[in-house]
Amino acid sequence: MDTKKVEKISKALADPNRLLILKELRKNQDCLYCSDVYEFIDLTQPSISHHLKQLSDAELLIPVKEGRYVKYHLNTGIIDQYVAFLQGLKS
Amino acid sequence: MDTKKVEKISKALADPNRLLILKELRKNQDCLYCSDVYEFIDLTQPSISHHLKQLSDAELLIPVKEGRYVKYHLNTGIIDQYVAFLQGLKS
DNA sequence: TCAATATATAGAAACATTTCAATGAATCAA
DNA sequence: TTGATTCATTGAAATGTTTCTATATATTGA
Repeated sequence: MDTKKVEKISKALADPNRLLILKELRKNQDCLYCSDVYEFIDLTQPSISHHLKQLSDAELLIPVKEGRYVKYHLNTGIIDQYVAFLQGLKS
Repeated sequence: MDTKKVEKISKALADPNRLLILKELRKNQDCLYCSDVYEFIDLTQPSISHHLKQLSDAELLIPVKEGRYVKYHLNTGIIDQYVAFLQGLKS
C-alpha cells in the first residue's frame, strides 16, 4: 500500500465519530444502513453522510445501494493491507 | 487501547511528512536524530520539531535526550496495540 | 403522478492543523 | 565564560476539517 493511501486511511480513522461507526459496524455483522447511525451518533444527517463518505473514500467501508437505502459493509481486506504497512514499519 | 488513543495515533499517522519520518526510521535501525530528518524532509527546523512532537505525543516515537541531541526510537509496542485494535474491528 | 422518505451536495461558520519567522533554553567546546 | 549548536516554544498566516442549514436527487408507495 502506498503512502498516499495510508495517509487517507489514517485520516479517516482520526475522528471519534468515525471510529464509533466502525465499532458499531462490528456489532451488526459488519454492515449497517446510513439511517442506523443516527441512533448512536448525535449529529445531523448531512454530517453523518459526510463521515460515511470519508470512510467510503478511504475504502474502509463499501457502500451498496439498496433502493433508496445504502448498506455499508466493512472492507476487511483494506484493514489487512493497512496493518501490513504498519507491521512493515518495524524493522 | 481506548478510542481516544486510537484517534491520536491515527492523527499522527495522517500526514505525509510524519509517515516519511517513520519509514526512514526503519532504515536507521528504528532510531534517528532530529537533525537527521532535515536531510530527507524539506521543512524548517520548527516544523520538523512539531512533527516529531506529534509522533512522540502519540507514543509512536520515544525521545531519548543525549546531551544536546535527541534520539528517537520507534515504539513497536504501541504499533502492536494499534494493530490489535484494527484487527478487533473485524468481527 | 405526487407526496413521503433516504441519502447527497452546496455553502458558510467554527475549529484544528500545518507551516514559518523569531526567539528561548540547554548543552558543548574553546 | 562565551559563542556556537541542537532542539523547543511562541505567535501568526494559510490551509484543511467538521458541523450546520438549506436544498437537491433518487426511490418508494399511494
